[in-house]
Amino acid sequence: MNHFILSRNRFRSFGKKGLMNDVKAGPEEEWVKSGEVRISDLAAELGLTKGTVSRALNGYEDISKKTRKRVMEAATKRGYVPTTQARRLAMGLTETIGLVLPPMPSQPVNTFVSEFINSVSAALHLHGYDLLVHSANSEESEVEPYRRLVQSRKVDGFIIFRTHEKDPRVNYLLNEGFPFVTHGRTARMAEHDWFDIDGEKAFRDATSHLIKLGHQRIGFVGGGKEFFSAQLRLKGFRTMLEESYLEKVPSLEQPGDLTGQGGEIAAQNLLKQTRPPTAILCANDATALGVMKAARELGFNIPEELSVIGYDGIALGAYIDPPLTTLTFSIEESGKEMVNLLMRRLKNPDLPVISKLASAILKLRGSEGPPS
Amino acid sequence: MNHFILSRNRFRSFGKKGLMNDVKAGPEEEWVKSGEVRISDLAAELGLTKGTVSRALNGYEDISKKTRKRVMEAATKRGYVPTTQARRLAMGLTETIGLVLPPMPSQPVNTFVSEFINSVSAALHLHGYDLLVHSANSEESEVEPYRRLVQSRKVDGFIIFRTHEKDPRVNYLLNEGFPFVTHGRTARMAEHDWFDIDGEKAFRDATSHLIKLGHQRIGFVGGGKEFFSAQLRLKGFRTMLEESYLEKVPSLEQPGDLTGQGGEIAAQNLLKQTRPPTAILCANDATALGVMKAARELGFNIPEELSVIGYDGIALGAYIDPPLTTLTFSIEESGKEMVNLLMRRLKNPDLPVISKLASAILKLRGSEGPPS
DNA sequence: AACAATACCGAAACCGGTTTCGAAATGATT
DNA sequence: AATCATTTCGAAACCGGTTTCGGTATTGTT
Repeated sequence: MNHFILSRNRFRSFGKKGLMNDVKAGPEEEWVKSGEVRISDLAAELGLTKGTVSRALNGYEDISKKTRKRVMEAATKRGYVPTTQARRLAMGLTETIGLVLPPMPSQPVNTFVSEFINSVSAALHLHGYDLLVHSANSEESEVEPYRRLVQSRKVDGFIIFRTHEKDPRVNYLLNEGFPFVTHGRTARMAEHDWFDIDGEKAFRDATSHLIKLGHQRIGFVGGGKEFFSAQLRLKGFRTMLEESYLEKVPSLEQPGDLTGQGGEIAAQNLLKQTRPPTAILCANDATALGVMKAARELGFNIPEELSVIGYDGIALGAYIDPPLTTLTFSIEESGKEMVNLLMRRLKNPDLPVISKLASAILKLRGSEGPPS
Repeated sequence: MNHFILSRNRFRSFGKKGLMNDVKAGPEEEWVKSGEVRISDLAAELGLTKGTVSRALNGYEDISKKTRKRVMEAATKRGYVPTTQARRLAMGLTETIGLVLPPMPSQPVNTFVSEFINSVSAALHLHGYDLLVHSANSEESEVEPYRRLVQSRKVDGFIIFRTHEKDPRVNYLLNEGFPFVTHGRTARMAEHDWFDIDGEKAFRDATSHLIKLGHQRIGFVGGGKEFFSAQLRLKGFRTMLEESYLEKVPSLEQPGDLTGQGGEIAAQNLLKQTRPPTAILCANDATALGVMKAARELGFNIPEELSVIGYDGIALGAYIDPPLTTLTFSIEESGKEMVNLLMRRLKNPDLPVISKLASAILKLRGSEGPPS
């Protein structure tokens, strides 16, 4: 039973002379810390080979019930837990999924990322997978982190979020034939699994809601043009205007950047116009908060003189005055669904591409109302 | 030279019947994707052994300059990247740090977690380490995830945050002799490395600021009693009251739970008193938002009739009305420092315990002013 | 009772690297 | 030219598992 000393000190003897005739170290069973038992220890203890022990533990059919039971009990008693690295090397997989954080905006406004990580991690865990979180270095190309993780074989697949229409990450991974799922669509969505919130429908709904309240002049503050989702939201807005036979006024569509500051600037551009909008739809909640701030400073009362609607459903929105009406969706569901898609893909890489579209719901909290 | 085919397809035959007599798949060298080169491939190509190649690549001194150059060039040309799992197994380390997400509050308002993960991950990356993020299952014991990660040898150390005074995670890891660093102090802080924000000083400062503005009756809404940091903030508050010879009014100290809802309830308890406070200090920003909401609903004007100060410095606090005055600190620095402490510990486990205390600064934004 | 079929396990290769030891080749010394 | 010190690399063990294959025991069949 000298393995303990061996493994604890990572002691090694090499060459032809190191015969290592350590005599047994005596009964020091109480020294056993958790996780210090190797499969060879178990095998020796049971008078079996490690191959047999391995098969017994992994449910192979060619092990007698009696032996299996003996092995199982010994494993439990000794607290044997296989060394992950060794198993993964032998099996040729990593059981790990990579998630690369996009460069953070200077003023992070959203709890999405942490909630998303939390739900993805939990879902992966149910499948025996780990989550490797990597941060993007803004100085290098966006695909670099992915390339490194693929080449060093640290992960079996990726979870990607905040997609661009032409997404280099997607291009790289598709080209590489490496499994992944995106949160959000891309120009090549027909070629990869994806999950998304139907932002187009969400903004149709929100626009429709405002129109029904009586609004005729509705402003829109978009997200960065690079995000596909932001474009779809704009599309939903435009579609509903058309369907309602409202004229499309270009000056009422302002670009934004998904931050509060962007919202402020956009709101100023909108509200200083000679005929300002009576309602503003924002690509996300952070933008909406910026819009509300600018509106306050310009003397617009919300919701009497200006309705504002955001998107994301951030919890903080419920605490401001007036509480922010927003489009909300389940981040937990997003994480779960994406993991399901990815696990399916890993199990069978040749399955046809599938996708799932979930819908956001309009959560009325009070920042919108009929125009005055 | 058949490694390619073997490794690419991970081809294996099973059972006694599955002879799988695929004939060699022909010369499909152009199929070689990046990362498909093994060290043995390189060795064969160069007419060396893999041991030699390994030493050449890792800068051993017993390799001639010429050979090293040859190896390096071949490695670059072929795009050789060592298989992480194999290297880690051989070296007996995982080069991975674990971070277990504490159960999330139902309504997260704080971007701390994502920012923290981002900075920790970036800092770890500089040291060649990966970040494994694990989510806590609220149904099991808090230490279970840690135990699993330790036993399966998936990580070399932990980053722990949101510490309790008596923290079972800390107890477990100390007992196990497993490396970790905490963000926040514990009852056993003398036995482990830690990084913390000086919340006591922060709240002394904030309290002092309010007193200087003329406030005599200052309320306090705490965090969960289980969080050590919340207790230290309370202590700072009390200390400054004492130093200023202000009477300590127990009813002005309300418990909270670091959520908006907790803040609402606490604020109601404070503001419905016959002599309500003229200022309320909150253990975090979420609480402060709840306090402000309740205050509005009870007809208190902020800051004229009630000053409110939070803690955390969430970015969105700048967008509400009035903007929330808060205590803020650098999350990025926190992450970096913690990684530094942990790396030091991993390199030399026997070094004495050290710690680092950073300070929060009072960011005046407008939710406080002189009492009316 | 002889023989075939089956159940069960040992032996060994393998995953892809790292590290130690020893020996051959080279260079320096006398 | 013989001897010794160095440089340089090959051979092989090792990390801790998984999986294939073949050989006994055991059981079943006729």
